[in-house]
Amino acid sequence: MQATLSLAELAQLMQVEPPQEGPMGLWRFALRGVGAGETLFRQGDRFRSMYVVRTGFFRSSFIRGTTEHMVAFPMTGDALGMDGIGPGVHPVETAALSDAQVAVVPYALLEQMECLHGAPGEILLRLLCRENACKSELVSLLGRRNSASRAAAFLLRQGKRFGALGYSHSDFPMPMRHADVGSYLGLRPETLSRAFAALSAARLARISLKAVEILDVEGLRAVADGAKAEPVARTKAPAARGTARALRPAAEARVQ
Amino acid sequence: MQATLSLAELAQLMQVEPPQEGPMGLWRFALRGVGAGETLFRQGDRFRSMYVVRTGFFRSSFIRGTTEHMVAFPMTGDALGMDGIGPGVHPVETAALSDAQVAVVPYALLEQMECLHGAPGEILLRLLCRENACKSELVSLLGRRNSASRAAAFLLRQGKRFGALGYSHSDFPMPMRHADVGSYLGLRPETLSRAFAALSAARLARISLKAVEILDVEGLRAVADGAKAEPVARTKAPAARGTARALRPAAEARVQ
DNA sequence: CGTAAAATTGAGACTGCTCAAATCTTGTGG
DNA sequence: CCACAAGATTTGAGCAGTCTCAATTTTACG
Repeated sequence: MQATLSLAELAQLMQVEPPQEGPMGLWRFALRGVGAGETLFRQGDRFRSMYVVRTGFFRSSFIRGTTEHMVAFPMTGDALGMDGIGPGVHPVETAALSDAQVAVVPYALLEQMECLHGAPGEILLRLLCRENACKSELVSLLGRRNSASRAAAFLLRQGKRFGALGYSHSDFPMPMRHADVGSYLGLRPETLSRAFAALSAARLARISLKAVEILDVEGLRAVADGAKAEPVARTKAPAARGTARALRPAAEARVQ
Repeated sequence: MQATLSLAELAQLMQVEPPQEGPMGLWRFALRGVGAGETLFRQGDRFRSMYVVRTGFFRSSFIRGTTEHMVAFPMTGDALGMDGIGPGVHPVETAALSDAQVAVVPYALLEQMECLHGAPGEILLRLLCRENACKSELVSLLGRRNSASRAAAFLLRQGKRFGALGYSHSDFPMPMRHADVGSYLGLRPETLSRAFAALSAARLARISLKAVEILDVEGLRAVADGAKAEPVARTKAPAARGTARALRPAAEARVQ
């Protein structure tokens, strides 16, 4: 049972270029187990370490007033807690959705990275860019007009993430509560439930409680881009069938 | 008329720690004028340079399908085009809202920064963190429930930005079209117009076409956090039916 | 097997969107 | 400087989609 990871192993886990040889080739990063439901860090905690998910699923959220807002569902290879680098405290809390394992990257080491040339600093840079891109995607999700679009875009993105890890992009687990997905998408759980039901009815995806099976990527993409999901044409009516989707006009707005 | 900026001047402009002495103390960054309405870079353009706003206002947006989504309103001191670092192309387009001036930071120089120790790389790191924080704020804006909350939060945030530049935090210009602000907040222009009208009616702010005057910061914050704007009723009868709908103490949802 | 939590379903209210018209602003040319 | 045209904003009415609230069903877990 290995209790630490080398920098190279960490880089591999995160799918970034492993750094060339150097004094930090000897660094070892502690592994930490996190039980299902356990909180890794809380909103407002001082930023002491960053983490990289090795196994398991997480949920990251922040609380404003009395309402919780989901902002990410980190999984294998994702960095946790990077938002804390700037402000020095964690602006979000993240908890494990399943038993999980993370590599701990102490802040002190990050500071050393910044002072060293070459790869480690660059790794951090790439991670920040990735984090940025991830947030842009969330903005993109939240910018969508209707619930079905958001739900469809969410499913496609989750599929893409699993695909990037070598798993099926069309058949993957969804360990978070639907209420949390709803919060992530800016939708009430009831609304999300209906949106999922609509996608199922249109035979675009099969959504069970803890897993998703995407049946029609193109159809989902169409819905994500604004088409409306229609509860699949009756078995009889041979009208618009093709990839199993009937679209309604989708009155499109003009640019600007 | 100065046509270039030193690294120290650039750092000052961006309000980051100026780097200590070093070989790049001699670097000069070209200034480029941008006319009102002119586009600095387009969605899909290859990433060649980053920019830092010296004067003027900008709008950054991306287009999905046929609809444009606003993602930022950069102003003095803000970095432009950083999203392109990762993917190598600009995922958004940004255009000037007014005559403006930017400092050009060529990608080649950024690459050199990465290879050098110390300050410049750290500057880039801080900028990325800031960019990240900025996106988180947008997510936070889009996560709000109703139009008045989003509008109020937007006004407060703009005020804060101007305050950080040394201007009034309660009386500042708003050079972008309302339609663009609406797009930024995920609202139709008509809806934003009504939201602004409600805030005005509640005497929380005075919103004219190109400028904003915040009258009641606390009140705005309350609305931003979920309270509903009340059309000033107070003085008279409980039949506060006047200009806008909504009073009600804001039935709050529970966490989770 | 029983209880608690989560998810679904239904009905109705309300917010934001669509469409259309009116008003106001801005920029241009005479 | 004024008139005019194009664009932006506001306002109104009606509609659609999401939210709220409540009841029911399903799932998870001791």
